[in-house]
Amino acid sequence: MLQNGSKRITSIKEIAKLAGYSIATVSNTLNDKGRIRPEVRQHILDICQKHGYIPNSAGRNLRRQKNETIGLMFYPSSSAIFRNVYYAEIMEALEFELERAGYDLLLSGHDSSIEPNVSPRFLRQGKVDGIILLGRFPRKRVVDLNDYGIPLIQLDGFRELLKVDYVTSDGYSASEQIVDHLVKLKHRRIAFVAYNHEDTNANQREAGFLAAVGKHHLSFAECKNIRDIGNTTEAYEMIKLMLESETPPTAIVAVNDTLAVELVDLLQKDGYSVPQDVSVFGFNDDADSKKSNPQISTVRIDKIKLAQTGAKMIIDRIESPDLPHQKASLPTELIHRDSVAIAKS
Amino acid sequence: MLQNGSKRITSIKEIAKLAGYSIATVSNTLNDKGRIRPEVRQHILDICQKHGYIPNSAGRNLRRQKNETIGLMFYPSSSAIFRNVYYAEIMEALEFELERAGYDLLLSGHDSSIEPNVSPRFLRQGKVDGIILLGRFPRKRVVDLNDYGIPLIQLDGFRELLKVDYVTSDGYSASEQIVDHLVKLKHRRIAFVAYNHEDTNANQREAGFLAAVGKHHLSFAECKNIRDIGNTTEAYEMIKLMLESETPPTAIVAVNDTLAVELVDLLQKDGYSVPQDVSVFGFNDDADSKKSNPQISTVRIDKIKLAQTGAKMIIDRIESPDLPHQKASLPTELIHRDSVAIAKS
DNA sequence: CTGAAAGCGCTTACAG
DNA sequence: CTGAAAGCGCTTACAG
Repeated sequence: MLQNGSKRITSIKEIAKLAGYSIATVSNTLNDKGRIRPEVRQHILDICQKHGYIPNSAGRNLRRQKNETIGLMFYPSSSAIFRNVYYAEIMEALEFELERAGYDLLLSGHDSSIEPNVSPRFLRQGKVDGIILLGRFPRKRVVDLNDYGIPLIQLDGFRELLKVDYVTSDGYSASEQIVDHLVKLKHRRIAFVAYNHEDTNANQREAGFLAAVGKHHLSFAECKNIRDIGNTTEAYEMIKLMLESETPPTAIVAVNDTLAVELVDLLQKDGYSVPQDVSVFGFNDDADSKKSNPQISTVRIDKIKLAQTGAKMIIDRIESPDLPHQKASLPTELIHRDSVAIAKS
Repeated sequence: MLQNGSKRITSIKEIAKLAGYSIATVSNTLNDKGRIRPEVRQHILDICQKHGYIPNSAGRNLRRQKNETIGLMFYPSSSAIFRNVYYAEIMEALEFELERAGYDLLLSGHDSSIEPNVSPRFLRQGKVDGIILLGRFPRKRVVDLNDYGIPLIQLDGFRELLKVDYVTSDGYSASEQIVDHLVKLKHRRIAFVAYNHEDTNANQREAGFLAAVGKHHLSFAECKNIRDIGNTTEAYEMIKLMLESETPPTAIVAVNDTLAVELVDLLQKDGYSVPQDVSVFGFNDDADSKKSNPQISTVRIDKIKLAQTGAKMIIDRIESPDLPHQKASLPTELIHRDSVAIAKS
């Protein structure tokens, strides 16, 4: 804490002069390096304290050739993270892990939907040692950013054929397990719903769904796969059409809990009962899924593990740029709640 | 974009050598400074592009004596921002403004509830030019951080008697207006509910409420002021006691929309109708308040203005550390929705 | 219009 | 256990 009156000292040189030791000794003291006599150490620390000395990070970074900073990108803009409950836990665990490893997290106001071909300034200015791409990203964007040559990973998203580390969850198996479960509950007409975003996680969930439909010899004509909707209202319009058809679905698998919760809400407003009329399964185990009435059956993703793995990956990549690429797909767990019941006969 | 095969060039010196010009000319080209012949400029730019040159920010920062980075703190930890819908819009506008001004936003995994006396590492390491304290902070924390002497502002929070710039919303007047409105609707028994956090915004809202109760000659005995609850369940227990008393409140003013929405939910589960049995007013105009059923009457805060003002304040403070302290309290607007009706007679 | 040179504050390998 | 010195990559005032 800076004492009243004294002017802040901003360089190690002045501290050294005041303390009567060399800048090397001050530096070593501050970084707990080398062998310093305890009383010298304390003397130097006192002086630093007294004059509110904060080391200049640029000097340190320049010399050490690293920033100890990792850039975080989210598509289309980092501010969108704040609108998404799902990422709260991931961000929490991510910050914790990076903090432990000595890294801070840099956000940028860059908006990819406005400037799709411009990279965020913190990249162009070399302020970060590496980048985490959180969530879904268009392929081109991942390619372009990766071409920069800066360490980069995808967290909760992936591009199988690119040379990019990633960690995501195994949505394929999760979808399979959901369908297995629904089939056990006598469901034969199951619909899958996801947004028309370019989203490899959604693709995986869809693929697992389709594979399971095939495996159980369900009718593909009766198990609709809705992937061309831009918002929940559009999704619901499609579902309503299906529900009013000759062969209505008895269960709906939504690509995430937000969609599931909103669909349940719309269904109820329209007079349908969940799960009596139709069962609904979600994904992600968001806070919302538990607040909903009925509580939504969903897929739990170990978000802490996801973040820990991602943190380790980006740090490994920064420290060893030539490491073989790491790809991880974490197992998931079905959470059974009240939005799923035996199929209406 | 780095071309295949060529090794990335990491210093302006090598670029200069390759281009056949001095580092001064390369630097000026990259920063659009001085007068460079257009063909020289293009030549240098081409070389940079070809070799994927990214300037070293530490070199630049060291020379220019600034980081172009602002630290963001949230209490008790920055990851908690992600749990709070209210801050989504503020963060969005804040990032936009800071980006425009050339600053990035640095987050830290620091957790004040675990280490209340330790400042975040980005501060100790001198990585930021200034700090934004977003939302409520304990007085001691503000004092300690401010004593560091680094430029600092409070955004959506304040400490009147400290020498700290701030911008917040005028919750005092908002509460007054709410009570004015409720009184017009014949309410005479109104309760105010807020958490027992150390939160100056909540204090202002409470003070405005109490002042208005006095102004309208309502009974302080019948207009309860609940400030000692730690969570919504506790709040509801108090409210239920009141509702079952001889003089039940006909309206409740909740310190924010999250609390309002949760209270409405609990009231309904207990068989009360909102607003028929009791009216509920919230604060902040969060997304939640509109999704609730009934939609919650609330107080709109111009979050974009809030963020813009905050961004300007911290930048002003960084550029002119000796500026007189700026204090702003933005006007608010009552939003009338369906959770408020004429008092039950 | 272009360049030579100083110097920002730090860490570290090395000498003693 | 301590210090002198080099050098990280950049911007800028100045000279020409």
